[in-house]
Amino acid sequence: MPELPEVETIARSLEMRVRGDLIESVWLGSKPEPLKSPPEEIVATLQGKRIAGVRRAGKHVVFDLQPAEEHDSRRAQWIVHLGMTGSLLVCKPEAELAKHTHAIVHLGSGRELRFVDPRRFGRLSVIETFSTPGAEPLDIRLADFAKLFRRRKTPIKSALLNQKLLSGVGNIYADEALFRAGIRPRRQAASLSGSELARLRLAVKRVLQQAIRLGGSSISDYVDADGREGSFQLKHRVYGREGEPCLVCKTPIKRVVIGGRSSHYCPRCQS
DNA sequence: ACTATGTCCTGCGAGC
DNA sequence: TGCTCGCAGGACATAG
Repeated sequence: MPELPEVETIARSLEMRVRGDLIESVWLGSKPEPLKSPPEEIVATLQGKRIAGVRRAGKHVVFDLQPAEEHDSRRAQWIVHLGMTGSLLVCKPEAELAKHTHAIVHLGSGRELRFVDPRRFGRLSVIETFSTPGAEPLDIRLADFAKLFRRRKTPIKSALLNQKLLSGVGNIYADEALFRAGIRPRRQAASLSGSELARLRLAVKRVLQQAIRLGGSSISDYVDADGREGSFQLKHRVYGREGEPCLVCKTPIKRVVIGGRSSHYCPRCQS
């Protein structure tokens, strides 16, 4: 479900709610798909640790863990990727257990942190120090941004979704950024001019920043860890608007499939 | 090394 | 009402 702005929103609300809390015990469900690290390793790494902080890296939620006692155990990170339908909820123990709950972290404060994911595309793992393969789209400089797409024959839409190039851009924000930059999603990445690359970088950055300010896009059922919905879906100019008039020129928005992902654009405004 | 395609899952709404 | 179909915010393995 979530792209960079949604993950940022979730990480911020988790930071507010569980930073400093102690992980007393961990329950993991029986489905193997959600676990990227061995279950024993996840349990052993989390149990007894204090949550020193929660932040976002690409589309991942990163929990910084520190030993609660000084002796033997080391710092570590708990990494949660939410896939398409994953969510992290902070709730009271008596709260009804949602279907497809795959992990429950029992906190020292008496509350629970639950990982729920119907489609099981999400992943839990533990690692010493996490890093994303791709660059952060909010920080990248123009020269580095341009370098990502050099000699790439793939459509620019697919390149934007490639997490090894940029970490965090997903299907909604790729379409929205390309519209705002006036670039067709099917254009070969390597064919973009210097000014198009500059426009695209700014469009990606601005659309992500605006979406973060609005708490992300709530389509169907997305909510943050406090159960709040985002409102950026009201600002979508092309995503999910197939056949509706372009907000700039009234031309009907087109939907095509690129790299197996539905892609929305205005045939008049995007060249 | 890069690129296109299929696959992993469940749930929802549209159309009949 | 109930069925089938297509589609969904992601990422990986695989084959060329």
